[in-house]
Parts: sequence; structure tokens; C-alpha cells
Amino acid sequence: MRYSVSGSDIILYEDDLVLDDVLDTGQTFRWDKIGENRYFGHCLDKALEISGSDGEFILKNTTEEDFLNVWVPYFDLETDYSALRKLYSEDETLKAACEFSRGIRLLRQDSWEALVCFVFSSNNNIARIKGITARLAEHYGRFPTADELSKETPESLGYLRAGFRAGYVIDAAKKVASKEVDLESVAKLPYEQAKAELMKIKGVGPKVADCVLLSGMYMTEAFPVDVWIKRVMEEYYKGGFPEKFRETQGIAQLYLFNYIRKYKGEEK
DNA sequence: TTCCAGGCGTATC
DNA sequence: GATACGCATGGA
Repeated sequence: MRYSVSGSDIILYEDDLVLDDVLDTGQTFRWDKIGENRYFGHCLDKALEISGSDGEFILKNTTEEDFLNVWVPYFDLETDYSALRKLYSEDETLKAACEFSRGIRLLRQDSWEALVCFVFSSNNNIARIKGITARLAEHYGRFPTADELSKETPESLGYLRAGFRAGYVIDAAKKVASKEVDLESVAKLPYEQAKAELMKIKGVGPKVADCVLLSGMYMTEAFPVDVWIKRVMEEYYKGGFPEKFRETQGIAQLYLFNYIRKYKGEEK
């Protein structure tokens, strides 16, 4: 990763990044595609327009300070994804998945934001999840805190049209605000314990918990299994997922998810 | 109209 | 512990 400052913009040079692979594949629901290779979105309350392709990107109207403190961690720019893909290429299926979308990276999202967004994701589609989170942030003028959301009721959240998930998100807010589930502490726990803590929240089962652990707490051994990954496992990994990838199998999952959903999905 | 969407809670065995 | 079913909402 290299970068330079150009007026109020940052120019980023990074070969292992394709915006569509990262911002439009169900990892985050807080970015909108506003043009070819161009997105506008948020990490909590930091807004950004980013555009570019083929290794060169422009981050508009940001400061070097925000770039280094917010966006470098968010886009995981200090991790070598070429090395990861090289490792994954020891496996035939993963190799194909890596070649299909070479620009995937794990977004290091805020844990609270990830928790809220992935609670909304259950039995839902990406377009609606984005709509719900957009209405939520718009209503507050920014992304609400757990304390603020804990004071809501399913009725007061009616404008979200989140259905049965409204109650779940309020339960999450109450438990996080009261520190019955203290996200900062959870992030420091071993994987299994952290997962159990998150699952104390209504609406947080194994899949949502793994998504929060992976993208919200950067526990790369978390391996979210949804209907698509279940399909991958049945077709290619009957004997279980290779142990040699365990440490970063959550990142491997991102490649597999995009591959099976976009490429294999279109075969039908 | 019916089906389905990056699941989960609950009931039942 | 495994399995079946309902669940709000809206786009296809």
C-alpha cells in the first residue's frame, strides 16, 4: 500500500483492491454505488467517496489523519492479500474463487455497527438491509449509539420497516448499552467465548455472531455459514474445511461466498 | 399470486 | 441435539 496527498484528496495505490468486490458483496450495507467504480458510504459517522480501479484510487475530501486512522484500518490496507491468495491457491476451489474476485478484502468494521447491520440481515435481502440501515442513520442524522437505540420500541422504529428484527436490534442495544454484553471486552475473548457472549442477544445466532466476530472484531477464524456456504461445504468440502487455513478461514469464506453466489449462482 | 431473502426463536421429539 | 415452522417486509 502506497499513498499520496493531493489537495483535499488521498490517492491510494493498492493492487489487491476492487471496489465492487469489497463494498457491494454483502460484507457491509452502508455503501452505495454512485457510478462505475465509484462508491459513497460510511464507517460509523465518517463519510467517504472513493473511486478508482486497476490499483489506483481516489479518496475524496478526507484528511491524511482520517485516512491513516479510519480508512487504512477499515480497508485492512496493512494486510498482504496477495500472500493470502497465494496460500489459498493450494486448494483448487479456493484458487478458483480467488481468481474470480481478486479484489476482495475483509472490511474491519465497527463492532456495534456490524452487530446492528447483521441483525438486520437475518432472513433478509441485501437491498432491504441497505434500506433499513440507511433509514436508521438518516433518522438520527448519523449512526445511533447503543444508548440511543436502547430507548426505542418496536413501534417507534416502525419507520425502519425492519419487521420482526426491530425487537432484536433493541435487545442488542439494551445489552450493549448496559454492558451485559460489553463489545470491547468481547473483542478480547477467545473465539468460542466471544461467540457465546454475542449469542446472548436476541436475533444473534451462530451466523450473525460469526459475521460480527469476523468483520466487527477481526477474528479471522470466524467462519459464517449461511445457505450459500452450506452449498460450498456440501459440494467441495465434505470432509470439513482444510485445517491449514483455520487462522484466516473467515477471509477465505469471503472469496468462497462471492464465488458461489455470483458465479455459480448465474449458472442456474 | 407466490416465492424468497447472508437466520433465528420456539416448540416438539 | 435434531428438525419443523412461523416470522415482517418488499422485490421478482
